[in-house]
Amino acid sequence: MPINSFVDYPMSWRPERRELERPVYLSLARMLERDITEGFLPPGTKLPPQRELADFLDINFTTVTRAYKTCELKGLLHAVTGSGTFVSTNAVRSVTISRDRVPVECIDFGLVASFEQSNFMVTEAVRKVSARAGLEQFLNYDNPDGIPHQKEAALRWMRPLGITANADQVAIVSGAQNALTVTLLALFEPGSRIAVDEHTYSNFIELAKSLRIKLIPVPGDRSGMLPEELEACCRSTDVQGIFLMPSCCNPTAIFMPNERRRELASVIARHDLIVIEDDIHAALLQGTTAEDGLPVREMLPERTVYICSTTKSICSGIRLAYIVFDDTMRERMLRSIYHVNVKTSSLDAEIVSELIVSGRADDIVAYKKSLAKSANDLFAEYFPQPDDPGHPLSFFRWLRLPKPVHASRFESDLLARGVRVFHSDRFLVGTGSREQHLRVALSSTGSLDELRRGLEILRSSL
Amino acid sequence: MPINSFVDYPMSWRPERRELERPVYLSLARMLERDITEGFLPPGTKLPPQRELADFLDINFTTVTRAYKTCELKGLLHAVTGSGTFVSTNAVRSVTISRDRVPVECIDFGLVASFEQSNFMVTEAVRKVSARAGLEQFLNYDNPDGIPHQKEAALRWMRPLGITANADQVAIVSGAQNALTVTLLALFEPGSRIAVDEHTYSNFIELAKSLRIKLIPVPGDRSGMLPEELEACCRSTDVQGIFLMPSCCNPTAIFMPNERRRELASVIARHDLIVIEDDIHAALLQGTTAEDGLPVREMLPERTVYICSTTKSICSGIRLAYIVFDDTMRERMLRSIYHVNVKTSSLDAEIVSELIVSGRADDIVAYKKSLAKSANDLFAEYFPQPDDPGHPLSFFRWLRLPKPVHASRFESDLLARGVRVFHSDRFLVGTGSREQHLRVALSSTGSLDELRRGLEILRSSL
DNA sequence: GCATTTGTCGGTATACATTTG
DNA sequence: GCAAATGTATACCGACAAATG
Repeated sequence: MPINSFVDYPMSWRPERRELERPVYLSLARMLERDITEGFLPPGTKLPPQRELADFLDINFTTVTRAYKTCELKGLLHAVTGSGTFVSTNAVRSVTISRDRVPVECIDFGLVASFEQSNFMVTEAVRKVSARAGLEQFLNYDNPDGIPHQKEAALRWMRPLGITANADQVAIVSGAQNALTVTLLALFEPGSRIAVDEHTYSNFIELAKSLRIKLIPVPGDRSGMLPEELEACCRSTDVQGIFLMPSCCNPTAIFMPNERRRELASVIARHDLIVIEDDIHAALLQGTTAEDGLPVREMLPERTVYICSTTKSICSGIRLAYIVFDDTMRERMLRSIYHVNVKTSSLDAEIVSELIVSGRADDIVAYKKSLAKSANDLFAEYFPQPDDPGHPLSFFRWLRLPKPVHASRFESDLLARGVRVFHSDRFLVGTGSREQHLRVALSSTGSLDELRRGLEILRSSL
Repeated sequence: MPINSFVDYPMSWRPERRELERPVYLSLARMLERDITEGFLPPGTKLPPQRELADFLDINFTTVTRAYKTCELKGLLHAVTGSGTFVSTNAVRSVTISRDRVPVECIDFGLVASFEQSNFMVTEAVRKVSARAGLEQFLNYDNPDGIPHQKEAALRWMRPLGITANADQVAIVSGAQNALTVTLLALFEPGSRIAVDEHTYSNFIELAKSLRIKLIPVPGDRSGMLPEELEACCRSTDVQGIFLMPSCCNPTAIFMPNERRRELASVIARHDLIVIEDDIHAALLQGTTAEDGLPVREMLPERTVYICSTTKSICSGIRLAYIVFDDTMRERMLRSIYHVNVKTSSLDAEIVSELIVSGRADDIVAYKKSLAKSANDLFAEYFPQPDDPGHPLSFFRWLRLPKPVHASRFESDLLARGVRVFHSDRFLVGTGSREQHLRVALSSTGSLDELRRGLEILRSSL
């Protein structure tokens, strides 16, 4: 029998005792999931403590633990020892970002594309490659991790970014997201924990969710994640890895100074973490800041998986990324590549290699940089943010909202006015931070004029 | 204190009591994993019953359960209620099959390639596509699940195979293995169970292992999986899905008659399973048996994910597969595609579409069929198996071994003689069956002559 | 800075289902 | 067909750790 009467106590969730069936923990989890998805328990709601709910339902409190845990692994909840259990911000909807089913007529500040205006140069490379003799070497099962000369091109591409590696430490996969999937499957297991920025790449959040890998948000400042916070986080729980985008964090655009990278590296080494370093924007930012970013991979080569996608810097439709890893990870990484992809199209890899070797890729990067410059300048006209810590050439900006808004309603209101943009909640790991932002992609509009029209609408909406 | 003295009893595994640390179940699992990988516990060994080992170690028997379960999810063990717990056949080594690091000089009967001799026709299509105007539509982020006209080509390709679907029920991904990854991630969770043939596609086994999805072997006869066995299996445990390759099961080459498909479908519907139907060989087998296979997807459209890869039938290097699913799965499948791939190269999709629409794909299939016919005829000369239940045009044969051999030693002996071939144990789910086989791929040798030389070596080795 | 609140983890108890002989 | 052997599932207990005030 319950000891207390709960009639007078307010309890944020009061499931029907009679609805409980055996197994209790499963039916409880089902009820909870239902009440969250149906909106009875809005995001941020603090659920009753395990012991209190258990008492109310007259069951053991660890049975509630189990029900909560089931929902937590689905990403519906977020629990903190000492504070309580809360409904996740992104519990109800998926935050997956894609260009699937966007209204045709909208101005897209949502998905971060890559200034597709430069694709005519890629077309040339496609024609050049396909005119060659010996095309058939690209049409078979051989070289699942890349043809040797393609890996050479990869190394050549990454050398200016500060990567020193040999051909056995590189593999070719199908874009950064694919690289993340491969890496998570190769080196982590369900239940593993990975430290991330409080706001991080939303598709990584979703991927981790589906692999049942737990992301632990670590606070940061204007230079990125805070080493002492990472230290605290590693002390408190068993963390196996860390995900970083030091050159330009998506969504905050923060460029992490080398000093900060070194401090983090020392914490990482001390706690034996595996680093996933996503350097997707590196090539686009080289030579534009006071110092060029030194990859964390070079500080910790034996524990880092470095991902260098060419989809942002060269061409988004030719799905390609290079992964650099240590010899000790090679076996696991190659096997994982095989399980997820078998191989990446050698034809696609060849097109990118051709662009790199011919030097045309550098032209593309230079062109995209100039487009990024113009777009950022225009953005600054509309939204001057003098203290913006983001990288000046970023393909997206992190715009602080003057007053709190309802995230998904705000997004859909703007969409109704013809602009797609994403609220910071989409990128949030766990429960809320005080400040709200918008991520405004500048690289998906076809022209400066379209960008201007979009910014106009955006400004008038704030 | 243990009640019995175990000094006289033979117990297959006697871990050191003193080595146990807390948490007990984890250190026990580690010791078990170590003793398996180091070969002290060879495949097939029956481990001590949970209660007996617990008594020996003076711990609760469910703690042993947990240690065993940990290893089981890693694919090291295989437990059957009533019978006991056994070390898996493929516990130690990975059975992943790839063309990575095969000795250059060997005759490959291992990996099932796809008679790459027809690739000159694909080269033509590459050139044709790249010469077209408007190539840039293939170089951006749009249409992550396929451009509409490419999906039309997909439907056109699958219509002769018996598939009726609409464009919203199709998506384009990067080959069958990639389709399997996407599907498992979209529709299953760690701990889910999927029924499979006792011998099944080894890369599917490895993928399931890495996703912690449990495969339940279901016995079959010469027509494939037995409905009554599936029924029994579903009754006994909570099974969520079933994986089938009805047109030509890899590795057994069994073609499942429509009658059997219908019987299985009724069991599947009764137990509410999700079907993953891998029809990778369908196009290559049409019109060669008394009746054409009717896809299970057509019998159970609302619960089937149908995978039709073009890597075997058209070209292996252009990584492409079509997935057909029900409207109710659409959201989850698209999201999963986005998480794993973002998108599949539209250029690659276009090349295959071009081959399909121009009719050239049919020529390729016809050519591959003729090559398969010759190869199978040659194989029959060397290894007449009058009662072979396999499909006559299969790209690989399931060769019964006259006497038992040591699986991995046999493989490496043959490799030393210049032939790579795989023993049936690689394809085995759980623990052993009585009969041993070899899977002999006929589609990876460059010529009939090379095939003949390989078969010669193989015959002399048996 | 310590007590309280709250979540986490590992081990245990019990009921049950299946296989085997 | 029944009893014994054996694995599975779920609830519960207690020690512990982190956050809060």
